[in-house]
Amino acid sequence: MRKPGLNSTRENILQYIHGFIDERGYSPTVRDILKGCDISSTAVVQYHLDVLEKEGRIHRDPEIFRSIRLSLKKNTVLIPILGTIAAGTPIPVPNSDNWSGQATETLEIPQDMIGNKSVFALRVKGQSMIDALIDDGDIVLMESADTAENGEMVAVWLKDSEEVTLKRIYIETDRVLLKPANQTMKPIQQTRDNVEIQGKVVGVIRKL
Amino acid sequence: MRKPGLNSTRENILQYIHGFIDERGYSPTVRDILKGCDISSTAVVQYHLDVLEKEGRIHRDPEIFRSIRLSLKKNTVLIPILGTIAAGTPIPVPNSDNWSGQATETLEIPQDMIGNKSVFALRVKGQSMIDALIDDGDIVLMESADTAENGEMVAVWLKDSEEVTLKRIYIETDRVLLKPANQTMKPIQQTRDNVEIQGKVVGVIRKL
DNA sequence: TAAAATATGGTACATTCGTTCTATAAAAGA
DNA sequence: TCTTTTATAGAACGAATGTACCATATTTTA
Repeated sequence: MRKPGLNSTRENILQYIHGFIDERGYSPTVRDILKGCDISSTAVVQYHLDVLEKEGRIHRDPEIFRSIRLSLKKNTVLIPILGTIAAGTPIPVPNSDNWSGQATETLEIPQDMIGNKSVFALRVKGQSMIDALIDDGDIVLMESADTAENGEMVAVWLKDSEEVTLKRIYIETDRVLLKPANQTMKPIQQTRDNVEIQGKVVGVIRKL
Repeated sequence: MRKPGLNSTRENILQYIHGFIDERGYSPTVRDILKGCDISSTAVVQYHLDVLEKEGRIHRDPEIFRSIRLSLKKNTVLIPILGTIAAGTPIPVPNSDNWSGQATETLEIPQDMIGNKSVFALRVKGQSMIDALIDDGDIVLMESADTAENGEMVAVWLKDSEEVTLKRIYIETDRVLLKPANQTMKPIQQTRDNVEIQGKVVGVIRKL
C-alpha cells in the first residue's frame, strides 16, 4: 500500500477539499476534485470519498450537490467555563466525565490562542488575583498541568494558607519563588512542598 | 412597497438561507428556497436573489449549484491591530482611508465581544498602563469616541504631560477624576480642559 | 503463488439545479 | 390616469453533477 496517511491520493483529496472550501466558501464537486487532484475518473473520486466518509472524516448528503463537509473544527473553539476561581477556592479539575456539554457556559475563542492544547476557562471572582493583573470578572484560560517551566504563569494551591493564586513560578533547589505579574510587587517565597501547581494560565480575556 | 426591510419576501429568503446553512452546512438551491419560503416559482426566487446580490447581501457564482454565500460576518470578526500604544503616544485614530486591508496585523475575536461597534485594536508597549491591569504585550480593543459615560474605561490624552493613559473616567462639574482599574490605587484629578478622550476600551486580550 | 483487498479508469444514465423566456399583478411615481 | 417599477407565476432548456456498472491494475494477505 501507499504511504499510510501522508501523500496518498486520499489525503490529497482531503487537503484539496479543505483548500477549496476555504477559498470558495462551498464544497467542490466530484469533478472539481477530479481536476484538482489529477485523477482521471469520477469513479476513483467517488471511491475515495466513500472511504473518507466511512472513516468519518467527511460527511455527505446523498444526491445533493456540493454537500461535502469536513469533520474538522473551524478556527474557533468552544471552551467550557467550568466555574469560578477566587482566593481560597481550589480549581475544579476537568475530568472526562464532567466535560462534554455540561458546562453551563462556554466561550468561543480563536483557536490560535490555545494551539492544540486542551483548555478550559474560569471566571475570576474578586480582586485576589489583582497582582497578576487579573481583575474581578476576567476570564482566565487554563491548561491543566501539575508541572511548569520556570517563568510560566501558573495557578498554584498554597497548602498552608489554603488558597489559589496566579503567579509566575520559578522553582529553585530548595524553594519556590512566586512572582506577581506586576513587576512593582515583590515575589514571595514558598517551600517546595507547600505549593501545588494546578494549571498553567494560557490566556486572559476581559470584556468591558 | 412592502415594509422596507422587515417581513418582506426577501428578508424571509435571507433568513431561510441563514438557517439552512447553519443547519446543513451548505447552501440551499433555488428550489430549496422556493419550498422553504412558500414561493411558487423559481423565477421569483431568482429575482429576489438577483436583488440581494445587487444589494451586496449575498454572493453567488454563476451556474454553480449551492454557491450562495451570505455577506454576514461569522461569529468571529477580524480586528485590525493599528499600532502600538505606550505612554506618550497618541492613539492613531482610524479613518476610512487607512482602514481597509492595510493593517499589517489582524486579530480574530468572537463577535459577541464587541457587539456591532466598530472596533480596532492596539498593542500595549511597556508597563505604563499597568495600574489599569494592562500589561506589556496585551492587546486592547478600542472603540473610537470623544465622549464617555462616567465609569467607562477610556484612553485619555493628557495635554500637559503629553501622554496617553487608560483609566476609568468620572466627569464632574469642575474637574475630571481618572481612576485606575486597580481599586487599591488612588484616582488622579485633572482639569476638564486638560483631558481629551481618544476612545473607549471595550476589551483586553492577553496571550501567554 | 493464489486469492482477496485496495486502487485506478472509462463511460453513461438520471436527477438536480441554475437560468431564461414570457405573462400578469400590484404598487409607486408622475 | 398613465407609466414605470417592483413583485409574482408557470414552464422549459440544458448544463452540472451524484451515482452506478464494468473492467483492470496494484498491493496485501494467506
